[in-house]
Amino acid sequence: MQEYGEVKVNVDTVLFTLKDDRLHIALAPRSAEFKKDEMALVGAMMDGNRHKSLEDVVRQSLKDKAGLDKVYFEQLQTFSGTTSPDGRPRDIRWPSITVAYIALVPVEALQSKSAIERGLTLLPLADVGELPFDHNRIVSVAISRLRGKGAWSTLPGHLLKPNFTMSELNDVYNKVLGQKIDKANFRRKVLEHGMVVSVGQKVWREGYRPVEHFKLNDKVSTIDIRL
Amino acid sequence: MQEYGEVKVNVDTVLFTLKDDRLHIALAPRSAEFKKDEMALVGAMMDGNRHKSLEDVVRQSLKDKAGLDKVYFEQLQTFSGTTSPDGRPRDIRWPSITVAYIALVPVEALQSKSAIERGLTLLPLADVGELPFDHNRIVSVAISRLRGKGAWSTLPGHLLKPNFTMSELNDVYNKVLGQKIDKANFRRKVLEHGMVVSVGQKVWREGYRPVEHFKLNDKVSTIDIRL
DNA sequence: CTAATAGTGTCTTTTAGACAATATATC
DNA sequence: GATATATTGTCTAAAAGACACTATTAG
Repeated sequence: MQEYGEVKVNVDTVLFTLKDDRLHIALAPRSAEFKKDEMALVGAMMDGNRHKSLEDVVRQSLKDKAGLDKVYFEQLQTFSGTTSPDGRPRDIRWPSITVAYIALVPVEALQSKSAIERGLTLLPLADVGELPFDHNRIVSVAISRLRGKGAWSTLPGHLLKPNFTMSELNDVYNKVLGQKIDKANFRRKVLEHGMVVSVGQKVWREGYRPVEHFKLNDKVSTIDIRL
Repeated sequence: MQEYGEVKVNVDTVLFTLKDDRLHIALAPRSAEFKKDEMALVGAMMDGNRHKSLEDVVRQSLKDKAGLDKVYFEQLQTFSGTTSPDGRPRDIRWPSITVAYIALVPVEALQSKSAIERGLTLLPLADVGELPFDHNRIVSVAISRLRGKGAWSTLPGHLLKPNFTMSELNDVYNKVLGQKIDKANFRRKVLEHGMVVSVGQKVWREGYRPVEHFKLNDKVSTIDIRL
């Protein structure tokens, strides 16, 4: 049997949030020696001694680099090879693959003291410059997934805090998809398909008619309609 | 810095074909010492010395275990953890992750002498029994993907040899989805969305009207309609 | 009353799906 | 002509989308 060559397993998360009415992604300074302090996706190398699963790595790196605790995330895609399709080199140090994740949080979660102390930075999509390794490629795949319409998903809903109004949810979809969806049609479809459930309380605000509050129905992750 | 624990990278491919009007998957006897000769998904461990990318591993294992050469495949999902959601243990030897792929081939490709000599076996979905590791879980995710309707994909088309008639393509979709799609509507949608392109020749067969032949349009991988 | 947002009703247009009709070949 | 498959046409039902209308609060 020939000598077996180790392959390192990286885990990188594209952390999205909605701020000032625009999508942003969060970047953290690298902690490893190589390219230390360069701004990059939140990530870590998987360690067989410490991590039981890939999700463990995601949770740990979100905790360590962004001070986050209970975050919604899902697997995006796994990347490999020496160069990315966009021509950028991946990790030149050793053979490796990268399992990428998408995470979504309300912006408040990223404004904690711990997040700021760690140097976490929010950038509007348009302002994300050149990132190390194949991170630009990963970001672009993540954006496509987030905007992927074919089947709607509850994904954008995770950018809101748990209790939201229909208008707020509508707004998030408008921002993420970059197009206005009629409020009447939006409400009907979202309710018909059980994407959200009422939290059973009206809320009064200054000056206006009270609103019903909703939360995501975690039993439904995609609804088979298009916009 | 603590001791870093190596994580092995497996690559497994769910190899689909259509035989006797039913979907089958191909299993190969394991070549590694552990669980040697048990029937399992076509796969291999990624070796940093030999493989530049995950796709290299897929191609190499399809070649070595099924005698296949130019096969359509795409990434499915990456699995990790000590136990699968179905309760079955994953690899107990060492920390590992598995990057799973789906491949689709016309059945003729699997009836080569080399494939048979290597012990490659075709099983109808219903007859796939208990597989080693988390392979049953991987198979079930693969089937969901293949049947995933929301947006149509060209996926099932790869079960056919390059030049096919509209009826043959229609048939494959019927078999894969398990439901009859009206031939008139099928033809229209597939053509309107450019999923296939005419290969520009009519073909005569015994006794009947000649047929136009088509091939998949590799620029189109999903068309945004539902059935 | 007005202002402002919440929520409903209804019409139009598009698309899916069923199914009938016609076309082109062999025998 | 009969038979078999290929291809097109048309109608119906369902869904998407536009937009006007009503409702409920504060002031």
